[in-house]
Amino acid sequence: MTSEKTIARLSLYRRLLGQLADAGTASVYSHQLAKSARVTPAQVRRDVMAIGYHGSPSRGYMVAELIKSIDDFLDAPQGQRAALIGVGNLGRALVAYFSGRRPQLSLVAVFDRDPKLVGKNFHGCPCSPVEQFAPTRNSLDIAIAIIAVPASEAQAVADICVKAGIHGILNFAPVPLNVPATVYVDNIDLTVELEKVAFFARSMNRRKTRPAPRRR
Amino acid sequence: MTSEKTIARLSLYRRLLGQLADAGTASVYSHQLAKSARVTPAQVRRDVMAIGYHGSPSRGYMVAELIKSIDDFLDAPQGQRAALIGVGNLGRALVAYFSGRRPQLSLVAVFDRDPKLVGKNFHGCPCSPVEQFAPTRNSLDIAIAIIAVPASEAQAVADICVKAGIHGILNFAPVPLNVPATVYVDNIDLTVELEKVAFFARSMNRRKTRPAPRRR
DNA sequence: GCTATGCTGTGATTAATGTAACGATTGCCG
DNA sequence: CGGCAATCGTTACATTAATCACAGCATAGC
Repeated sequence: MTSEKTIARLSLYRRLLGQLADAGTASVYSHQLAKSARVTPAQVRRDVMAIGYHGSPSRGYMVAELIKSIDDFLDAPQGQRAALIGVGNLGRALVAYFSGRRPQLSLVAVFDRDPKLVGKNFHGCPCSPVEQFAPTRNSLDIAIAIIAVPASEAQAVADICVKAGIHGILNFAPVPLNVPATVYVDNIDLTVELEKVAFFARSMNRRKTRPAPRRR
Repeated sequence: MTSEKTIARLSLYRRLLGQLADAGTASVYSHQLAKSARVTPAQVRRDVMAIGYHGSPSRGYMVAELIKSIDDFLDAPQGQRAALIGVGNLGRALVAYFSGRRPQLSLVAVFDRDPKLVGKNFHGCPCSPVEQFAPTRNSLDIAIAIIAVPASEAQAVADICVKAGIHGILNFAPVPLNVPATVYVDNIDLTVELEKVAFFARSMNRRKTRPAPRRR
């Protein structure tokens, strides 16, 4: 019912609100939050409405309360654990990036098929062989898989994840994955993104107008 | 005029077509290409229409010709060069990822403010201090900047890029950048993406239906 | 040559997404 | 204590994107 884009914006709002909270700000107006998130105030109000939080016309939104509401909406009560598969250059960078961000969403294990990597520890995550995915998933209650293997192996890895009962995949392999409709896949295709920028950079040079307000 | 999503799909089609060409396939039907790209056949036909290529009802699209058409549409005739700023964990992985992919879109320089990294070479890209960005941009004709610095420095780096005449930015820093309308920014916010997957993985577990057909 | 088949190209339609507009509400200031 | 200014909540509208559906063609088979 709540769209993908709304969820993405809520996640962004939460982080921005966290910064405000750190700075000691108690409340924000929709237009202030909109400005830092680079969206319209109406969009912010609509998104806030979607999670059932209510502000006051005079104070706007109470920062701490709104954060709490977004937490309640986005986070699983008992937290969620993720595993990363493919500890190459990109995989290692992602482990470093994701490690220790939020207790509610933590990276707890990594997998690779290279025996030289198995047994090593990456930011607190032990590396196991890919064959160990299913049992490890069960014992650690892993809900999310991050795929960072080469394109040629991505589908096979996705199949393993699906078979092990994973319902959410963040896929960095440049291949559209074939999974059942019960599994959510978010593809991040870095090559596509770069080529997109290249194209629009060109069109910006020609006519000096933006094709569409960029966001994310 | 041509939308962001269309460009992203064209980039994907091109790669898929390249694989077909390597396999010796001479022609494809829209439904075949649609299947590997995980979109509808009508979508493929529309996208192909957008670049002005025409297939034949009996043979479908000639693979080599269609690739050529997409190249003509997406690529700059004289090629485009990119630079990456911020050679941390993620930055290094990205350099490795983007290096030597396509001659038409090559990474030629990297920048960092850490003196220990300056002077080093990353996959053929010399590392310069960030202050050198503008002159290097001019001498190497850099059109695209990839920002992989910490959030706290991202805006300052973006300002440098804009001032140096960059019109396309691929931003990995988790901050919405403030740039003039003549600059195209594509934000890849990894935290947001992971939280999105976490949320939908949860909703998949509850009701066994997908909220929307996933693509990219 | 003629018909049947299956595909492309594209206008029409539907769905998704974002924006604008405006009544309702709250506190402030005189 | 009452109007004023500013903001929220929500419905209505606009815009964009994706799908449908079918006319028009090209080929293959007879």
